[in-house]
Amino acid sequence: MPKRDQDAHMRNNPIYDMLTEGQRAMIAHALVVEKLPRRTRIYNEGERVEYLYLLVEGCVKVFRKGIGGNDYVQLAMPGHFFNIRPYFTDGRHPFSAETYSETELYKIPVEVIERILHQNVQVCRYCIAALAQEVSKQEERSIGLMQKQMRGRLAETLLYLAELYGYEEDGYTLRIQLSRNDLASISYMTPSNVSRTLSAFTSERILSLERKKIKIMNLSQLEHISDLG
Amino acid sequence: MPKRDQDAHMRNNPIYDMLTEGQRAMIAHALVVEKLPRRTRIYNEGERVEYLYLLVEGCVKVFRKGIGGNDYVQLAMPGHFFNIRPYFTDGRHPFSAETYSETELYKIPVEVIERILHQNVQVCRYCIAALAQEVSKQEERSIGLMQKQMRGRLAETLLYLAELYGYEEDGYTLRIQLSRNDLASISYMTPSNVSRTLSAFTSERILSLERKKIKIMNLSQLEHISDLG
DNA sequence: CGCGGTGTTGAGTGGAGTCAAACTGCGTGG
DNA sequence: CCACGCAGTTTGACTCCACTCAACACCGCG
Repeated sequence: MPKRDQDAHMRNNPIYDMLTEGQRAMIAHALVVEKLPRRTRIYNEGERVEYLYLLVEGCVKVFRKGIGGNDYVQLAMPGHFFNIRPYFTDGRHPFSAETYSETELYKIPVEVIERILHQNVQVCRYCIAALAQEVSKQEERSIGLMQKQMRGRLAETLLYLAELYGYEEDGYTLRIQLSRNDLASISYMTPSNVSRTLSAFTSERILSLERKKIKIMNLSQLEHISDLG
Repeated sequence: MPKRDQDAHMRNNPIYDMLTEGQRAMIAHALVVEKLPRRTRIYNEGERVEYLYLLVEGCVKVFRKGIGGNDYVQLAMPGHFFNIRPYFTDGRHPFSAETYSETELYKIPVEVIERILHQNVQVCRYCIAALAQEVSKQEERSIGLMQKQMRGRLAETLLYLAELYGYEEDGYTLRIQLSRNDLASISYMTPSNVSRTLSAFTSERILSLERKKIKIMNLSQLEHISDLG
């Protein structure tokens, strides 16, 4: 990959402006660019955190098996570092991560991050803000999940996917295509019930389905279902 | 309150060691000590964040009404700042807070915090670690809540209360005494089901109840129920 | 003594999980 | 090219967990 593109992506990153020339050079030198095919493991639950990962292009799923085989699944946000929290706690990954589609990532070794954090208060402040927002999102989601029932939870998930990955050119079809299983894990449902509920939504003219492609026909109605519970 | 005791509590706080003499003086000067009776509102949902609060003694409940009148309830941890996250996000309280029992707090104006964060990388690092741990706890709890059923959730809550506030002198009775209603909110249950499940636990010789006093008779069994789901 | 808030328990209902059967699309190999 | 098998999806029937509603008991308080 040409050097120019790397710089472009780094410049888009909000941290970039806070860095000194020396710090930028340090990152440019240590940065590893990786292009991965779909369904490739990036790291495993329990391993030490060696890099921070920035999702440039594609989709990464962060997950763990829970009680009774129920998976817990999160999706990484394009343009952001994902799953940075364990670096700041015990230094071990509590989840595994793998690519869902063809994906490009930047890897930065933690030692470099460490040195920069030590030097640069602004970057520290940025991390604080980022983590605070993560707490906030976690909390809101947790509250939402617990007090909504299936329809509301699935609606919330669909809106979340739209926010994260956006739509195809038609402006209605979700760009990301998940299996029913992953939709179920994210929404804390069973695959059966995801299927049932999606069917219900289509017969209510809220969605239209074509295999894994989901088209949102009536956005306001979907938001209504999500808000209502 | 005598100055000596204040110093003692501040010295126990992990941040204290990271501060310069000047910064310590700044805090000592701005610090407000407050003793509040039970059931006193500290701040309301939506208000601007003006202080960071350190819970010295007693119990503080942080809460919000959710969809359909279901409350969401958290408890503050003695010896720690509580609910600091909104200061780092939008600067408004997403929840209300009130004392549950007779309580003593320290209030530090946010401007003072701001100035110190700007000067002191170590304190920044401390905040990062604190927030990272908060994300972690939130996440684990969210996962646990969703995949456990009632018995497991209530067991988890009881263990959580034990961890937070400890036991009375007998070593078995939980020091904190919550209403069935608050137990329900924390565990995402209805008061009816809290009552039922507590009864079930006593008839299984896991707990013994006397009004609001809860005595844990068989800790390992309770942990087993919590872990199992 | 009566009242209100809180806790307990029961009966009935409905939402969500489980299990299983049919159907689909897809890749593989004969 | 077709046959086969597999994995994922859809749908139905059944079961069970948890919520609702209501009646009753309990304690504290005026």
